[in-house]
Amino acid sequence: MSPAAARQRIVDTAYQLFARRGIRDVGVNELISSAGVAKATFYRHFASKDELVLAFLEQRDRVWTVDLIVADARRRGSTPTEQLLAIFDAFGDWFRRDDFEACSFINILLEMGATHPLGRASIDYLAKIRGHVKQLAEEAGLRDAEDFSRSWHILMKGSIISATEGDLDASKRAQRMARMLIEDFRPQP
Amino acid sequence: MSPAAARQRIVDTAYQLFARRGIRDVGVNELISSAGVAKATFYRHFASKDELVLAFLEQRDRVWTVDLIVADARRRGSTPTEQLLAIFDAFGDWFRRDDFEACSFINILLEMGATHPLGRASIDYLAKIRGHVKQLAEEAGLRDAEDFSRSWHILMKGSIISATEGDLDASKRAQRMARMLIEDFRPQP
DNA sequence: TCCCAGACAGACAGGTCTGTCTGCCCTTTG
DNA sequence: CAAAGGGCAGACAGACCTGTCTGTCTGGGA
Repeated sequence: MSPAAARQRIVDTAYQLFARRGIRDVGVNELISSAGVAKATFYRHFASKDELVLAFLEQRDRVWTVDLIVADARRRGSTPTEQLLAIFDAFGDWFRRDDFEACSFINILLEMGATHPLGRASIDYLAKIRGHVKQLAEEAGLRDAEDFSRSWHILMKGSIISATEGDLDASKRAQRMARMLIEDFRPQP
Repeated sequence: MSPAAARQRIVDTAYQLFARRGIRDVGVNELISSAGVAKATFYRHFASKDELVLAFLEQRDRVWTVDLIVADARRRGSTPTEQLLAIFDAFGDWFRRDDFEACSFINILLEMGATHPLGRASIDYLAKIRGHVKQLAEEAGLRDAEDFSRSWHILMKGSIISATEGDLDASKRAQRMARMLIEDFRPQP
């Protein structure tokens, strides 16, 4: 068994457990038991549980933000404006998955607090999400892309919380407001 | 010292600690120490920590939802439409308070999960907030007050998360979208 | 064949958590 | 005045947490 295999198994298991149940609810003992890894092996690869959480956040950014949402939205739409709106189509599918687990960056931000290192890291990854939106807004030729992306992000985060409460149509409501927001940010002649 | 005084001291202390730091981060020992109450006294008044959390949520609904937001918004505006929009003026002031602690209902929902009794209770209190919005929407003569309140709530929750990230102008962004939402829900002639 | 890095298993330390229980003191009431 | 009830302080049980450390086993290269 290769030395890198154990590490990857740890991160993959952490992804499953942390995304669904948060950080504090998952102990190191349960984690290594699920991963089939010895405790010494775990601490050979990670100095602490928090370092594993940082690795999880990075993986979450790759797997969820980039692959599941941004790339998917770009595939769905043929113009930048359509691609922006397609984010909420991707949300609609995501909300209905039986393993829907809300946004780990928001979860950890609220669970650990904005001043905790993990909370601050989550804030950084949320800013990365806004960066993707800003990029699309610029491609769509909207004005004030930074302002636009912050408003847009409010719709994304609010709809995720609503979906967590059980409103599976939150993506449609957000998309309707998103359409109005795009009109509002179209460059004036 | 009256028997009810100890109970109120416990709930008041819980409000301060739970609102700012969440549930799991505050232990019973710290709580009773802060309240100046014996552990036996605590467990005479509450069967468990979770029962105290339920009492906290109820107090949070009274103090925060009703007094700090809804009643304040009603005072600020003279028409139902103005009162709706004034919610985000109240949010603007609230976001800037040095003891800003986000929305406890969202925090606990995400911290405990939607299936946990405390998560379900939080969902109920979030629904009560939508009830206030729905009431104002009906007074304003908007159509589809239930749909409207769900969309409106997305703006409220999203802006709270953004404020937690540090965007103090999130209330203004949300208010701008809220204005468009009201126009969208005006009854068609 | 031998060696050794790295995996696994799990005991252990030191601290935390919730919740129970024993004392002691004060105040109120009969 | 005495009894009783409630408050305070804190020990304690049992479970859990993170992180350290001691062993044992296995597979690949010299």
